[in-house]
Amino acid sequence: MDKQLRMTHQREVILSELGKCHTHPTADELYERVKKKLPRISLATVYRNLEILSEAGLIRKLEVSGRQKRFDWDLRQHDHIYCVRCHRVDNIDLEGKKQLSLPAHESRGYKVSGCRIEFFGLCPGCRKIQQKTRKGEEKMGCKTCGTGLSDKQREVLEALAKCKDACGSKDIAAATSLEPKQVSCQITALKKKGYVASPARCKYEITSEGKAALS
Amino acid sequence: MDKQLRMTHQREVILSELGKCHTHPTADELYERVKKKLPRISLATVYRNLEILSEAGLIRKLEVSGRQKRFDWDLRQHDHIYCVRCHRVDNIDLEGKKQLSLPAHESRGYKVSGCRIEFFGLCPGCRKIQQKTRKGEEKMGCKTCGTGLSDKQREVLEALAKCKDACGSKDIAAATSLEPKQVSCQITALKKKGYVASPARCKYEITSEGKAALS
DNA sequence: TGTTGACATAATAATAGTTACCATGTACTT
DNA sequence: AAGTACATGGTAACTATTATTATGTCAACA
Ligand SMILES: [Mn+2]
Ligand SMILES: [Mn+2]
Ligand SMILES: [Zn+2]
Ligand SMILES: [Zn+2]
Repeated sequence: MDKQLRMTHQREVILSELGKCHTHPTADELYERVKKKLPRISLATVYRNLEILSEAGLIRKLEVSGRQKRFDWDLRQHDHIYCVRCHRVDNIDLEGKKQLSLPAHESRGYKVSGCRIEFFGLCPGCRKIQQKTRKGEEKMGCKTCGTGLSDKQREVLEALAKCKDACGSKDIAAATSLEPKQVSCQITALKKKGYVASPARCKYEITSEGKAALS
Repeated sequence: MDKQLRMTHQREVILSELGKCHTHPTADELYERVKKKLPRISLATVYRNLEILSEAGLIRKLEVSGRQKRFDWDLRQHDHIYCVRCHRVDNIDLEGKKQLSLPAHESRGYKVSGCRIEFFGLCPGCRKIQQKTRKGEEKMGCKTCGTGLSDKQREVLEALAKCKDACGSKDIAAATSLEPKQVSCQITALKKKGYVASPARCKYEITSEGKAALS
């Protein structure tokens, strides 16, 4: 009845790659690594087996901050620390001194089966970066949200690049065959991405990041 | 420079609904509530404003287990407990007695900005349910994964329903114009859903759940 | 020992949750 | 009042995950 696990080659490789990896990889980080050994493996196979292996107790599936689940080869009791900027996850060992247990009258009627402790902050790498660039705030490297340019955004940005001085949205509208409203809307988006600056009210110019984004 | 927040009607309603709600709703739970007051509001507006309001510090965005982000109107320091079965989230108050702080030599070079504590287990409601149905395990109510039937699954299940006794996949293959391999595959899926049982090796019959699923 | 079917896989479609885009609407500033 | 900043609704696109299914592999039994 207690079905035993069939140890396929794929499973062996997944396990061994996870074991080599001390970074709590996500499913697709692991997929990228496994693919080097087994180029024909499917992403679904990785997901399926991570699920099966964690249910079998050979690995642990972590619930950590961020959207993606992460996997841990280390089965010992330990906690984690999470970088809010690059989403890296490291181990933390509280040395048993804090085995938080919840007094029954505090548990709100729950049958408590465990407790998860997670510290968060900036990892060493991200601390350095943060010190250098005091302006980009925490937006930059984290997601695709900033980098791309839509067609309209590119059109407006190219028009701005051609201007010698800061200019108003009317000028851009004339140069691009877009409605002034549309231009205003695009400029707002471009400002958010840091590609456009406003040296004076209603005057805009392309930033060096903006020029870089065009090429 | 510190841009002030424009308090639109939509934002007021979102805030007040969140305030009335002590259940740490997800974005779309909140959307359903807000829609009763503002039927024309867009889901995107709810998401956008939850993000903005939490960045402004008027509400808190929670990182809890499960896929969805949740929102909390209570800004005081407190922790949470999570039901692994129905995903409900309740408040826990550790009364400051555990302000876990990480000794510097343990922080792995991180600049720690906080700590999140989350208990998990079964909420009172789910404890009762679990006691009654000792067989469905924890699979049942949680996601859509079990309920539906694909065309092929339905075809096989209907053929099984017509059989008086348990029968082999060959018989089904004959009755359905499907290849035996395909039948075997569908039966596996149907067994996983609990719609088919196997009284003897290589013999299958439809379960009462299976009959219910057909109608 | 050849069949059969349990279990796995690769490829891909489907889904859930969230975010991006943009035309249009509303409200500040001067 | 004009002109811009900010906000919204509708929808497309995206990311992470799960489901489906044809096909492959192998162990157990007839
Ligand atoms: Mn770990
Ligand atoms: Mn709370
Ligand atoms: Zn980092
Ligand atoms: Zn529950």
